[in-house]
Amino acid sequence: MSVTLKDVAQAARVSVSTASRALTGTGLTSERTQQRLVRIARELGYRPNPIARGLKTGQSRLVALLVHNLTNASFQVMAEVVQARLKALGYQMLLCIGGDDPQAESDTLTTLVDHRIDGLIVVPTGKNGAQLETLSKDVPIVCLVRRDDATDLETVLADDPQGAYLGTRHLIELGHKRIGLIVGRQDTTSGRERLSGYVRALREAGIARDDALIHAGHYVPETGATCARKLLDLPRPPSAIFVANHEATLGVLRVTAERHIAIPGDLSLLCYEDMPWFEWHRPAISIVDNGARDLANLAVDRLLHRMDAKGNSKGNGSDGVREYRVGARLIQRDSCRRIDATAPARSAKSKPSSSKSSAAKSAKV
Amino acid sequence: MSVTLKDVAQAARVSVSTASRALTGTGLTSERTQQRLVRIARELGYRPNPIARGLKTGQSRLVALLVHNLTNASFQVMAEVVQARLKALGYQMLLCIGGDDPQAESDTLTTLVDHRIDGLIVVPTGKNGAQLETLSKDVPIVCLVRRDDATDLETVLADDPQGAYLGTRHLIELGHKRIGLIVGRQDTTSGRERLSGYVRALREAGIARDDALIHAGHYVPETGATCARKLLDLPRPPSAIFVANHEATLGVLRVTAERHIAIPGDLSLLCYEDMPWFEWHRPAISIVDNGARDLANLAVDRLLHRMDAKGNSKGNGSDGVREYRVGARLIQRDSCRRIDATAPARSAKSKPSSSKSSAAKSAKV
DNA sequence: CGATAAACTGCAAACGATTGCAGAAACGCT
DNA sequence: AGCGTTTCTGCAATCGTTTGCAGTTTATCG
Repeated sequence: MSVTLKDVAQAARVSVSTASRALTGTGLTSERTQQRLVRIARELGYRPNPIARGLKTGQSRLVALLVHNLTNASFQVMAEVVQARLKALGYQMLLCIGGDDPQAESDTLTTLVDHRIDGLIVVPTGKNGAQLETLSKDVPIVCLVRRDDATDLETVLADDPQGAYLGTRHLIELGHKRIGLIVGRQDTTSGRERLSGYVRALREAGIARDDALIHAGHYVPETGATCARKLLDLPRPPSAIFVANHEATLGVLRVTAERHIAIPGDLSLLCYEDMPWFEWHRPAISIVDNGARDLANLAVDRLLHRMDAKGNSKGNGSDGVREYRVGARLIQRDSCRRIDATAPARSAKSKPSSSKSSAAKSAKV
Repeated sequence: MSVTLKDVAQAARVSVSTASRALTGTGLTSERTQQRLVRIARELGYRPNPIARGLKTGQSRLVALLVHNLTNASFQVMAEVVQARLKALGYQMLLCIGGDDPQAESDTLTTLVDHRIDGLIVVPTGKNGAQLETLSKDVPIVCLVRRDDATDLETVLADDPQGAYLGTRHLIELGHKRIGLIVGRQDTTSGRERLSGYVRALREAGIARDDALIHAGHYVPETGATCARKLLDLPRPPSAIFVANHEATLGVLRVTAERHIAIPGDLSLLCYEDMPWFEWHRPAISIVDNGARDLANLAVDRLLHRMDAKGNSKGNGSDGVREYRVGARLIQRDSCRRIDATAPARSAKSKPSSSKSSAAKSAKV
């Protein structure tokens, strides 16, 4: 069907081995034959068969990315980044969607190693630690966004404590004292970490923590709506809400719209993680950017490093670092306003600077 | 490293060939040995090596999906659908992102066939017709969402003329006479088709076409904003806008928010294609659903059909149909209101029924 | 019980590359 | 010219499967 190495060799009147060596550049050929073969190969339109090569070398030029879904904006940009980076290096990306389901994750993992992937970037569910640990003996693995506590795998994480801290502090600096928090479930690392950042900012500012202002729940719009209602129904409702759980933002916005609560006039709103439409929304929504792009890039860097190390069989490529944290940053848009420390003003509108603050990156832990 | 067929055969004291036949179920083994081998294979944790198998059989159990990006909500759901369907059949999905760039598309296509993919679903840029045509001799291909006019490839399309017609008619039925249209560039099929649907609905209702109400542009928010401004600045602005270009919706919403134009009070708004947040937006945005899910499913059906036909070498699997159209449907939410035929009322609010209308599916052309 | 057909099984050759080893050619040197 | 190096080249094995062919067992029947 297609041109094989044999064809090239025949056309050049050399043996397949010579052809192979000339084309892969495994230096043991004379300059002349080398060039001649390259030319002939091009003329014939020879393309090496990765499958055959893979059988012999045990590599596939395939790298897998396993995420939970594609509706999450962060995963989208990660997928795009990973794909672009890998492609430039001649790898193909196998994108798998696990739906945050341990069973699906486990199944996918086995098929992936069956296919002899050369590397894996995974957002772990956290329930297949043992399996991941085993696989990591065969193929380089980097965890992304979530840590699987049952493993020692190298992990690239967002700096959630810092992000939440940054966001909360921002609101405090704007004069807010009662800041509602809608956060992820407390049995997830990110949920806990974001809460801790919030708490720290409060503490530093000498503001007492009020548990009535803190609500945790799943990463879905419904949660946002429910929590927002609870917060707004409080005898002393918050002057700002920090939605540290980005799918929940939708729910919050709906409730504020229903109740005709003006943002940022009546309520300041700050969200975690960006969505493409946030900056088009009126008011444009200020966010804490978790740095999805940076996360993906770093994960790829680390994976390549490990793959490289494996190829040269110099250790497992671990540089002794288990965990990388990618700094979050605040992007101020128009949904938070400065409030008067004394009276709950209603008309003044803050003049937002939409400058993007600089990124603090990759602090090792 | 891992358990091979040889290991299994040895453990069972049979030859590799017998083992192979027993495990692949190529019937020529006795019931007894068959079961024995299956058992032993399981005990040993044998997993066939798809690479080795692929080398021999020329198949890879890999199916590629090539889309433009992942920020487009339709592509997201398509990717998810395709992945889910394929996985259930034991295929892995190779997701490629071409960015609507002909060069990238071309490169990707060659690497994909290098990898001996078993099938391909592609949203073509339209510039690599010849290449696609050639490839289709080797691997089953189905085009999705866009048609590449330089080819004869089987194509699964949204029924854009019908969708636009449906949407426009809906607005007309609500009493609108001046309906603004923001549509895609007229050098794309979808752009043209949507315009034609709009025009037809107008014609049927006996409403004269007014070109001042029709604006075309790229699929980006900026376009939406610019066009919306032009429409609203008209001496006799429209009472409804149909945004037949879903990224543009963001821009339109921004402009209406800036100008404090109430939806649907002052202006009815209808969009093409869904976004996850549309139903959470206040007002929830009515849409014409292009049926991304159905499109993806149908594309997979057709691809499988062709792959199957190829496997059994009964023709190319073409059923004589070149083009499939997946019906669009209207999803009414809260962004369109009935207006009084006589006066441009301002306070009355329509009582929206959020019932989802039934789907009209898959009309052959 | 023996012949014949049917049902299994094993040998060995693929698939398309890579690679260790040994033989051949080219080169420099005395 | 002869010898030792060095540089190229080719043979053949290998990766883990599948599969045509031939050989072997088992079953069936007269």
